[in-house]
Amino acid sequence: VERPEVTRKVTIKTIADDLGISHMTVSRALSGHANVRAETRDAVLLRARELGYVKSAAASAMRGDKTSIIGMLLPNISNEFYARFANDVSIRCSQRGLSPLIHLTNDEPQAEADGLRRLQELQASAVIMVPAPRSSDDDTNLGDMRVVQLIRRRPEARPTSAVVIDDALAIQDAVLRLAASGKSRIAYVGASGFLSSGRARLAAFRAGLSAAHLPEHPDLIQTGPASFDMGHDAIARLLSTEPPDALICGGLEISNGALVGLLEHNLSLPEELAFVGYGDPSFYRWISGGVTTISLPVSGIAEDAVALVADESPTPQTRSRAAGLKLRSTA
Amino acid sequence: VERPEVTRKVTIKTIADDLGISHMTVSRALSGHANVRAETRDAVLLRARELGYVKSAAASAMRGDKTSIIGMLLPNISNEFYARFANDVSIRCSQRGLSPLIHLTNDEPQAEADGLRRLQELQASAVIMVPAPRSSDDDTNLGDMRVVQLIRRRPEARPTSAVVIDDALAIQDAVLRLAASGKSRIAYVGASGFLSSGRARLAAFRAGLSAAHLPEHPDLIQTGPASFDMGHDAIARLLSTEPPDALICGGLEISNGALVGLLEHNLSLPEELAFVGYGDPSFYRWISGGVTTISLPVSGIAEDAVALVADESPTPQTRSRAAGLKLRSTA
DNA sequence: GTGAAAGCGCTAACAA
DNA sequence: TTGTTAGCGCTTTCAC
Repeated sequence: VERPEVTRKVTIKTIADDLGISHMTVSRALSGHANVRAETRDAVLLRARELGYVKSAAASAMRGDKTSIIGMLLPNISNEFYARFANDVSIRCSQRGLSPLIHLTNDEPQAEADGLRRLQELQASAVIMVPAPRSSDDDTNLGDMRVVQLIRRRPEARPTSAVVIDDALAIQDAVLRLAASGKSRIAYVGASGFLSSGRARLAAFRAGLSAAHLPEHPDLIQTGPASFDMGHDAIARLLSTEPPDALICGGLEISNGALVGLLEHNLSLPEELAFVGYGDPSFYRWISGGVTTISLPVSGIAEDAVALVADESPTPQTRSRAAGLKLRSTA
Repeated sequence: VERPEVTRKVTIKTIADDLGISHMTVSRALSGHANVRAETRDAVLLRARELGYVKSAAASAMRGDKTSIIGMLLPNISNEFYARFANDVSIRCSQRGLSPLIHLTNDEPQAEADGLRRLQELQASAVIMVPAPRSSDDDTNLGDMRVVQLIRRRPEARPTSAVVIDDALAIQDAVLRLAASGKSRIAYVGASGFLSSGRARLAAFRAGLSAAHLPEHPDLIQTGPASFDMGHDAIARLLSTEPPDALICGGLEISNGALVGLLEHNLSLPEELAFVGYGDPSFYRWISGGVTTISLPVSGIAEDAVALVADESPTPQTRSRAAGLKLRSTA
């Protein structure tokens, strides 16, 4: 196999000229069209390989073909949940010949709008996105991109596909188990009602309380921004007065923050306080003998997201994946 | 602001026709060219915004302009080190108007080759890659993509830029500190010599031993694949005979595996065994009162990588970032 | 079975 | 200041 030197870019014309035929024949040969003499086709294929021909995606895109680009708009990928999601999506995209483009939003509407715009410039064929809490006023023109919303949903002009996590049952289950084991002062630390997902989780917690015939202690319910610090600080607040005997978290970062706060206070789990985290980063298995948590079906969510992205049907679909209560030793 | 209905794609011609001018004038106006009457320019800009015009990256690419696409070829992004790296790179790319495209290789040459090929199709302007251990025979044609190799380097036909981690000093430092605190049976668990990075770390460990005037115990040096399981199993092997009094890890996943193995054996760190991990995932801070570890300058590496990618100079450069010994309580 | 022409969206180069 | 032409790489359509 020869190697062209600092040559110009190899196109079908290069090959055509090289072989003394029309570039059209080369095109047909390369795209496996029927009407090409086997002999010609083989010569083309061979020469293409020799010259290191690579088809130009730009040219295809300009002709109107869908690109292989799939946008992934996520708040971040340092959080293990999103990292694993992006990891899974990437693998599945590769298998389907799709190319995932990452754009981090940090949950900011402006960053989201920027990302969407860039994806349109690149003619991305679809975007998988966790919608930022509040959209910029002028809801971005999505062009003809297929959209799959993740986790949260935004009421949209045009309906889009979505993959949501159904964690209500798992949360209620957690409350009921805690209650069954004799806990009566069950606290909740989660995201504020600002996010739809935050509202839903709190509602599930309350439903669990009521199903367990437990009274609601307003001071045991802490909500705020979905951040590590919020969870961390909430612990201090919770422990400053009459402390709870159990705690359920309703947010990824919040859960980490709360857990660390508890560790810092040297509380022994579950003796002094039963703990149920949210999300299942790998280290939960190794901390405090294993942290009981509401585990999210990352892989299934990624599977659904990519399936919806690759789906050809024009009608938006919604898929739901159930979270589970992963029992370990802290509750 | 009006909103076009199910209209055709908006191009400069759409705007031109709409305004009764030439599409060339529109082009000039939109790209801020000088020779346009202010009045005309404003009209164009306004109409473009109204119609939701988005410039076609495909058309630009076809004209030979560099695309905004930057490839990121990484083994995975579920490992926190790579996840944080990808996170940082993404942010920095956004700031510079670049679009990072992810392709996971799982350290497999074939996956790497596939990724590179796809990036060429898309005319990516550059690629940041952790080279897979062994290249496929036909070293892939990189076209005119700028290449930045990460962590590992592969001897290449054409030299490329690179960002490497200099962890030798940190590793030697770890050995010396351990020795100074009275440890004499210091074990090492790391990647096999298959990877250049593996070889370098082991060499650094040995250099440390020799600098500390400590003999080398071959049975205390465990090398193998850079996996969680390897680290985990190495612990079992190490503890089965005369155990070490200290352990230094030489790999991200290996370190996690070893740490978990130690935890499972209920060894109290550092009393029964001093532990120095490799890499600094967030939970190291919270496990066993804080895990002493060789911390990698993720953010700096990302900074360098993006700087090299955006660098216009034609001569490849190598940047080195020093790892540090993060002292916490396990050593 | 093969080729010539046209056009996707854009801009450099030239013309007016 | 504005317009016309041509061409980037590819495939569809229509000729041969």
